[in-house]
Amino acid sequence: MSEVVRPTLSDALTERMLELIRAGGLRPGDRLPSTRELSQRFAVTTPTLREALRRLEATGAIEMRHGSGIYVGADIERVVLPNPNMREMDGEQLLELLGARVVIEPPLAAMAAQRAAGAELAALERVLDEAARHLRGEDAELHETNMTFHRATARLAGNSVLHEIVDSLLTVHGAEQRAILQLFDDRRRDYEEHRAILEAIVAGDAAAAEERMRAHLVDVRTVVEQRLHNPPK
Amino acid sequence: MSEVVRPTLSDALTERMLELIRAGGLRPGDRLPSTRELSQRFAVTTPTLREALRRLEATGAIEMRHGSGIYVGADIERVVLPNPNMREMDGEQLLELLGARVVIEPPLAAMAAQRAAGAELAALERVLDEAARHLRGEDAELHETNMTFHRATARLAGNSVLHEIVDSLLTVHGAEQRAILQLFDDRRRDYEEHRAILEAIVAGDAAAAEERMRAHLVDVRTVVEQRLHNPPK
DNA sequence: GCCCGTTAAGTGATTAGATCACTTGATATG
DNA sequence: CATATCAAGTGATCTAATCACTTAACGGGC
Repeated sequence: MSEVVRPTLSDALTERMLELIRAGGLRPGDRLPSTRELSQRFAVTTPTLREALRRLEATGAIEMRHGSGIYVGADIERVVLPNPNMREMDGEQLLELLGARVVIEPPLAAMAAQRAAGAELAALERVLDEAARHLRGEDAELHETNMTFHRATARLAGNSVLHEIVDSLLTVHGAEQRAILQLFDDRRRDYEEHRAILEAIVAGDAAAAEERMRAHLVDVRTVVEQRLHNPPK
Repeated sequence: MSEVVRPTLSDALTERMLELIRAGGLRPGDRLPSTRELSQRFAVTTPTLREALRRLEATGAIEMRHGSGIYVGADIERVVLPNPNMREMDGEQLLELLGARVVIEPPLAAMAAQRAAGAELAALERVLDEAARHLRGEDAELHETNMTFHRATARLAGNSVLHEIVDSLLTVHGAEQRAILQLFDDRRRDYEEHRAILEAIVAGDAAAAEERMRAHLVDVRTVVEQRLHNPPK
């Protein structure tokens, strides 16, 4: 299964160029040699070189300007090349992800309770009604609706940056979603805890909303942790 | 100055393909048509198509396996294509970003205080010593060192997901960094507040660390907000 | 003297078809 | 039944030329 992918020519090229930029002490904004010169220096043809350049461009390492030149990107220091042999998310990472949510989401629930208005609250209620209908349905659908509740709550907090962060945390790989489903499928409790959070938000009780969201996520995390160490048959 | 870069053919291709993958309901792991077929369908030649594919690969949207095929990446949903014409961050966004940091970083300071060990604390001290040397030096260097302090603190919290989030929040485009510098250049206060936070972390006082980090970030945010509404001449 | 259109050199973008290298599943072999 | 072989399909690379854009120098016109 976990075959090691052999690095291709342009793979190596990408790494070599990134290394040379850094080792060469080039600063953001500096101009690189032309494509013709680079392809000669690295002894590859233009298309191959350009594939490597496109990767560096996509990761923010460089910027290619038609007719002008190739320039070192602003955040060259932080560029990380995607590794094709990246392992799937393991249990430890899953716990860290849930730990991150424990930190971030409770304050958002509090903020939502403070500023949520009528129409927005109604939308949140609809999400839970939808979840109620799925209580005896498909696992996948229920899980999706549950995630929607967390997304919607984060949005109500009114900070788009935080909303995007939560959104990305909830958008996990399909395999991990299934892992969560298998590890934590206590549908009724999940639903009821969401209800309790919503009630606090509707009541405008920021402290209660925060605490209930925290308790809820800690619950989830605890169950996942237990199942990981003592997996069901 | 802010010229609009005309989208190139492969630029448009990259977006079109990403759109088609998503609109087509393709899931992670699904296989895409071959390069030959794709180049015909989009009426471009192989090298051009491959440049677009390499960008999608570098952003994690797809995975290319030699001899096998092209597959939809695990986090296709999260993929964001770098936009060369990205508009500069405006004041409102800057405040939201600082607001997000107010929520996330204080708990991390508390976590750092609870689990930080000797060597890690020494490294954090060195960062502040470095900052002290820059107190009368270049603005840019001081700012960079200050950001390093926040990064390092986030790392000490021991949750890699949260660390990455803070890291990305601090990695703002050069233009915005300058904006912050101009809006908030009270070097001494910044430094002293960092010192106070570090002391709490070293003492293992989680509550104090959290509260000082929060006060510090609220300070920064308040100053930025005031300058935005009442800019210095 | 200064402004602005023109121009030419340099650079990235794209084209075309052929060939090489690798994976995978079917087939044959023991 | 397991293993080895093979062929079809696919990505990777090569080749060399042309097109499109940017930039800065140049020169005429005011």
